[in-house]
Amino acid sequence: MSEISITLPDGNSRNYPAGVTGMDVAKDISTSLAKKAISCSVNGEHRDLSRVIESDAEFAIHTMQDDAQALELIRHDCAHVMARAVQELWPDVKVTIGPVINNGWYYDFDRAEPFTPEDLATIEKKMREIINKKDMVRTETWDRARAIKFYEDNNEPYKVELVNMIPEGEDLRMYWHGDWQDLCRGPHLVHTAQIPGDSFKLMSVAGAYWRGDSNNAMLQRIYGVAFKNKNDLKAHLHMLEQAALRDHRKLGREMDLFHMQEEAPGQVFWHPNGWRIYTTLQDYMRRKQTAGGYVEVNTPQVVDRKLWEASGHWEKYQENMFIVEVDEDHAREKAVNALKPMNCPCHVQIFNQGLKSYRDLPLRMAEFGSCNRYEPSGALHGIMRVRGFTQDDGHIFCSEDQIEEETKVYIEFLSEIYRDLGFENFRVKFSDRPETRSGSDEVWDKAEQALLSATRAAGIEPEMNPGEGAFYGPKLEFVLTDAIGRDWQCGTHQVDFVLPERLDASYIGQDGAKHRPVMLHRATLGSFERFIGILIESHAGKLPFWLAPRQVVVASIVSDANDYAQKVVDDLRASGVRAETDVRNEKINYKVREHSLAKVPVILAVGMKEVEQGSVSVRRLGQKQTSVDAFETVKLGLAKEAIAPDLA
RNA sequence: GCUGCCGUAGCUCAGGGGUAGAGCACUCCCUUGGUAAGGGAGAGGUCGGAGGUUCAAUUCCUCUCGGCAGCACCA
Repeated sequence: MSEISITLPDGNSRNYPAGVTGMDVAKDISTSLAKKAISCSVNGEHRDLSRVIESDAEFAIHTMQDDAQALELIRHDCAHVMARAVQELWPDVKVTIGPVINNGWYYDFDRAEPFTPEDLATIEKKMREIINKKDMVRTETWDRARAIKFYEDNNEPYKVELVNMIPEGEDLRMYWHGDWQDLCRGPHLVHTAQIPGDSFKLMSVAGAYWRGDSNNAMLQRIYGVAFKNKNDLKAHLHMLEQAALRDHRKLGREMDLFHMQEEAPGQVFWHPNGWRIYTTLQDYMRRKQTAGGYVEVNTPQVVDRKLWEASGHWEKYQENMFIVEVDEDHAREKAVNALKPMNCPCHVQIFNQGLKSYRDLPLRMAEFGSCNRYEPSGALHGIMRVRGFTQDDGHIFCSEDQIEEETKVYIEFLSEIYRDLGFENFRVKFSDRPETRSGSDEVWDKAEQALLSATRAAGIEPEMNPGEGAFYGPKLEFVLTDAIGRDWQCGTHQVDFVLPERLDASYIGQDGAKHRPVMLHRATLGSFERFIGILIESHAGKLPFWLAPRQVVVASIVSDANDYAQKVVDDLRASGVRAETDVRNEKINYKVREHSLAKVPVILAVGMKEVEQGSVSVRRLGQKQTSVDAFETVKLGLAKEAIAPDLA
């Protein structure tokens, strides 16, 4: 047997016979290390300690101190232990897959009966029993035929399918946690008792399609979270509770911003407070767009199907469109229309009016375009995913040569706006060509390169989203995150080669001939609805002063100060501050509590002292201390604070 | 759209085969109080909708609408 050289992280090497296991090496280094060891890295690959090492390698032992590895193993072993628990409790349940995800894991099961919350408690208990058995984790490499036979004999059809999906020639690894066995890539812990029994929790059960395909059977997915210790678990559960308090649906009600109701699912009834946020944001965007060289337009809501047929929406998007058929009694001629789900075809209609010259390009056309999409009922979510919404939409008509420059300009435009709105960090996803697409590979090459280099020129390294582009062109997505960590696409920037062709847009080039423009679809906020939802959640309702619907409440302490309170409010309003009085027959404690809960940024309390000296007592949201200052000074300060960041 | 769960007063929720309850909010009265709930009284509900079972349904069953979580979708 030949010798191999194992190089440890401290740079020292040791020689071992080929076929030594990670655990052998750990024991050789020290017995106490071997006891603590949970896994190892071999040439950077995370592996089981029980796996043999065949050739020279860079080698490191991992213990519970190594967070990344420890958490991956704990969560992965939890998945296996949970699947084992489920099959011990209900032997007829079929197992499928169970990967590690953020904060935990899930495992998908096929079972006729639904899992109940009580079942989750039972499973958790069973998991703790299994952990306490301290079963060693064993692994073997099998060939396909043996694995298929095994799973066929055990009536595990999903596993058979999984084995068949694994490419020919790749090792099949089998893991045992005690008697229970699963096909798995690994790695795993040394024994199950390395899972901290008090640091995991089963969270929920929900449906999930087998292999993520809605044509397949619906399985039951159990989600769990797991950490290294009880405190981390508690901290995580606490974080979830805090996040729930930031939910825009809850805050929207509490702050009286909007409501939704059964008669208009997926559509927003904006209340005065919410609409003030909306219009403030819209005014801001209009100024930014004007400054950014856009011309603003407005286009029809209800458009004949002929246009949608021409644009391709009728064929590709009809399921998501509200179709409007006009009754013959009411119309001279029966017409089939659709509410516009997007603004782009209408914008091309405007572009197509009159003859365009290359000198007109790039033409940046913007619309606060109200769209209606018949979104699947299960997709609706508060005001973040709705059926009626308004995009800060825009289409840039340009030549192919201008794509890169226009993209650069746009990323700068968007970054400035996101910064103003408090989003210093946002993620950019880049989606390239999908399998079914229009346009030649040469054009795609060019467009993808243009987007990528423009993004990198802005100092942003995009996340790759291979094959996820639209059929008509590649795209950039600008992603923000909600209170509980769900990603939402807000901004978008997409290249489109197809629509100008379909709707026959053209311009006269320098050469005097007709050319096809390229369209760049872009939206910065995405939709006002979604963006305001994100804004509410990211600020936990405490919007920056300039966006706050009610900026100041002037609360009287005694009724003799009511007239003064009104005068203060009138003055503030004249200075451009959104102020209201609260002269109700309530104590100041009551008023302070109520307006603080309503997240009003500034409360000005006025009593007889303030009346006499022309002052106000200033209390800022979230601060306990107050200060009494001359009203004129306070007014100037607040008036300045109320100015939008682009005007400041 | 799919799977599961949920739908009782404006809000948060309790209840449960014999036609409903709490706290907060609301209205009125008392109280003029100095920075996160002063006191009292009152009003408020065809228990999401439609069928069915039953002497009797808000409660049990079916369907339907809406919401929530996840999946799928997201031009």
